[in-house]
Amino acid sequence: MNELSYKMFFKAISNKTRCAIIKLLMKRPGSVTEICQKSGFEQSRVSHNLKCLELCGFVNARYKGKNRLYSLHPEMSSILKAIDKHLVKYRRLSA
Amino acid sequence: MNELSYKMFFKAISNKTRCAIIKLLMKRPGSVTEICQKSGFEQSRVSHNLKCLELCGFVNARYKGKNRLYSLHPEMSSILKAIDKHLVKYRRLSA
DNA sequence: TTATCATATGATAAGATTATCATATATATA
DNA sequence: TATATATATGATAATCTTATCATATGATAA
Repeated sequence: MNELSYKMFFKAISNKTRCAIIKLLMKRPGSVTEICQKSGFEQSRVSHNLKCLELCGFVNARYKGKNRLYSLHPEMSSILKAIDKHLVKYRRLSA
Repeated sequence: MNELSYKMFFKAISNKTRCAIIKLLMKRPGSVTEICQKSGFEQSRVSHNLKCLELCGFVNARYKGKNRLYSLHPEMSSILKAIDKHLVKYRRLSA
C-alpha cells in the first residue's frame, strides 16, 4: 500500500468544501457553475477544490459545450456508503 | 448522511502519523508503547493521535495489565482495502 | 476574430492542524 | 501505601491548508 497517496486520498475529502462537492456529485454530475449555485461557494474556490478531487481520483471531467462536466468515479459511491455505515455504527462524537 | 462527522472521519486518517498507526494496527492490536517503538514516534504524539482515532471510530481500546491495547475496528480493514483498490486504479499522482 | 461565458491558476493573508514539552493521571506490584 | 511503569492531557510555536482576490486561459457563437 502506498501510504502517501493514501493520505492524499483522505485529505481530499476531509474538508467542508470538498465534502459538499462530493455530496452534490453523488446525486448527479455537474458543471462548476452548477456546483457554485447549489453550494453557494464562489467559483475559484470550487475550481481549486475540484482540481484536488480530480488529482486524487475522486472525480473526472469532460467538456460538454462550454462547460466542463464533473462526475464522481463510479465506485466512490459504494465506498462512501460503506464508510457512512461504519460511522453510524461506531461514531462517538456528536459532531 | 452526517456531513460533519464524515469530514471528521477523513481528517482522522489524512495525516502521516495516524496513517502509520492504522497501518500498524491493521497487522495486529498494539499498546501505545509498542506503537511508539515500531513507528519511531514519541509517546505523547502517539497518544494524542490515538485519541483522535478513537473519537472518530477507527479504533477501540481496553486495558490489558498495565497497558492499554488498541485495536482497529473490524470492518475498517475492508473499507481501507476497498479504498486502496480504488487508489491503484484511478490515482493520477505519483506521490 | 472578437465578445462572452466558463473555468483555471498564482499569490497570499487568515485560519486550522501538528508535534513537542511539561506535567498529570492511571494501573500494577512490592 | 509508595514506587515504577504506562498512558493521557494542556499549552503553544511551527507548519500546513484554505479561501479569496486578481487575472489568465479555454470554448463557443455571433
